[in-house]
Amino acid sequence: MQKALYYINITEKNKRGIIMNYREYIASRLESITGLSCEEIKKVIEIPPDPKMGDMAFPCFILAKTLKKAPPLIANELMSELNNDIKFEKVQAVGPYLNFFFNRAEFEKDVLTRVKESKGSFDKSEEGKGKTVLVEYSSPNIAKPFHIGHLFSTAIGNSLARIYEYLGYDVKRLNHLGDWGTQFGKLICAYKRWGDPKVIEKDPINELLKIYVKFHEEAEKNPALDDEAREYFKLLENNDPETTKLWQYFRDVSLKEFKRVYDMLGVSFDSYAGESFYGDKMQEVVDILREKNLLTESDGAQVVMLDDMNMPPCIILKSDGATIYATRDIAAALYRKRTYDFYKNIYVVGTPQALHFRQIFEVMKRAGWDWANNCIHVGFGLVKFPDKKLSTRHGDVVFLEDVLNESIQKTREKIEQSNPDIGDKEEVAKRIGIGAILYTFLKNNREKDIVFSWDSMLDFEGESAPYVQYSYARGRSILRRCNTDFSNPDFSKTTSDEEYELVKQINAFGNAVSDAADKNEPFYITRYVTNLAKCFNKFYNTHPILKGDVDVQTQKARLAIVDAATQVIKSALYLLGIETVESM
RNA sequence: GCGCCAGUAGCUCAGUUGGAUAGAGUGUUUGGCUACGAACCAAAAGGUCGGGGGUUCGAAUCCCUUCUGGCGUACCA
Repeated sequence: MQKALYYINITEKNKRGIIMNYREYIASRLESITGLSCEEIKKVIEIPPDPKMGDMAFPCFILAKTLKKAPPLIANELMSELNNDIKFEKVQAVGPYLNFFFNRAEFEKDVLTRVKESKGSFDKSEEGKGKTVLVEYSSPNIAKPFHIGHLFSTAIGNSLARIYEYLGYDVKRLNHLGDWGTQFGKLICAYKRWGDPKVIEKDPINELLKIYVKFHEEAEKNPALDDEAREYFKLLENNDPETTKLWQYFRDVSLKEFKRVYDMLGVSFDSYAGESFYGDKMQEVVDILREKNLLTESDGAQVVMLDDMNMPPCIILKSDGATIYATRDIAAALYRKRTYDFYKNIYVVGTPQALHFRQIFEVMKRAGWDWANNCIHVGFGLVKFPDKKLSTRHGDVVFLEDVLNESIQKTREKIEQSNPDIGDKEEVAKRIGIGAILYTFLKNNREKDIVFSWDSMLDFEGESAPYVQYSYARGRSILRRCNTDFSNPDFSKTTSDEEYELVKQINAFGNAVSDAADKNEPFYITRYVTNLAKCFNKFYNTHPILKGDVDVQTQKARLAIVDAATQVIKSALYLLGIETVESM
């Protein structure tokens, strides 16, 4: 029994998940029996929909033609060939499928040993060593509130950054601040007219928002205001000292407020180079595009025509000669390539801007920059209200900070009623409250819209961060109470369905991380860790560890399982930007 | 009009190199705390996978068509 795995050669490359080794092994056995190639077999081997059917299955359809036999018959014949293999508990033919059942104790030993040896970084990889991945995310506008919609980009970007880091990439977090554009002309205009420095000093973002909203109301009645705003922006562009000073002030107070929210979320950046940073880097882009003969004049503007790609033209210079966001984004991409020599350049920006990115990436390709192919737009849906869309211009915003505080407050109340004696309630409430909000933004396909609702946002039951955090806390509680040394357990007594399924789920972590990175989709991890917690809770409810009369060997093995499960839950939550608590 | 995305249980959503009986959570009904932590577990009920056609041994998944919704459609970002 102990030797069952000996002839499986675990190579350095193949270390990730013993499942891979089983696949390899099954393929090599079937290769010699069926004459199919190893690669062909590996491709069709699958995980059965129900664990009761086995751990892996080989569908026999592909052999039907060559052997001229019905698949169920083939499955039966293969079964008799393989049934004495020591590596499997059993091999079973069910209809056209050949189902393999692993040796559970061996499997558990392998997985849990690997978790333990990883010391908190299970399945961490070095595949990205020496490669830089840029993640642009969050990117709020200066002098405007950090609202609930910004959390989408912030949560996804932060998670992706951590995921790529876990895979060994050198990650640079970029906050492309919206700190330039005609909107600042409007703001300065509003400030000159209605701004009271003393009032604004006290609560800058809110007061600036007020006058910004007022500007739009007044401008509807009096269009001359818009012209005035354009004048102010022109002054800003020409480095007029007074206007620039004002702008700098707006930027400073805004960043200060943003950073407060980022601290709450545990989010950080390597660069805050926003739109203003690229002001002097756009002329070169215009020159390059002109030199490569890509610019065409159209309605007075300089554009790159993209009709052959079925896209509207990409405007590089407006008819008044001014640059536009496309120019800025192209300049930024070029700057980033030169500065970071990125392997991937990821933009976490809403799906409504999908066309914009397709356009500028295409323009960059036409400029001869093949690295444009490594620029990726990672889109996400809208945060909506049941009845309307968020609009800063009309002042109907939900501040992210308010949402976070509300959630923390609710957690506080919950702790007070269910577990009032724990230490550091504030920190615990913060981690759980914020985790719950982050989870709701990371639990589904990122392109799906989210309809804002306090009820669902503050629902701490079922699929939620608190559910996962709770599982973790229960596991840690057991480990805290026990005095047993479980360093060298024997898993022959922990082969029940619940125990085995939990270990299988632990083992699947690496796949979840790779999937999340491949698709730039954090929700693969969210789903994974929720399943892991579910498996843990089921195990927890069916198998006593410290209570009752559990024999020492069984207890040690179960403790080892708890230890590994909590460790992997923590790692997975970390990749989502969600923290754990020891008790809650 | 054109482009992109979506339509799966009452609600919110998983489920693509085509495979076994379409799955969770929530809500509803019900059972389990003198506790290794009930923010938990267990059970029941709930489905023409928007409609129609096609491809094949087999389709939620691929193709065509149609309906509905969202977003985007050159000088805002």
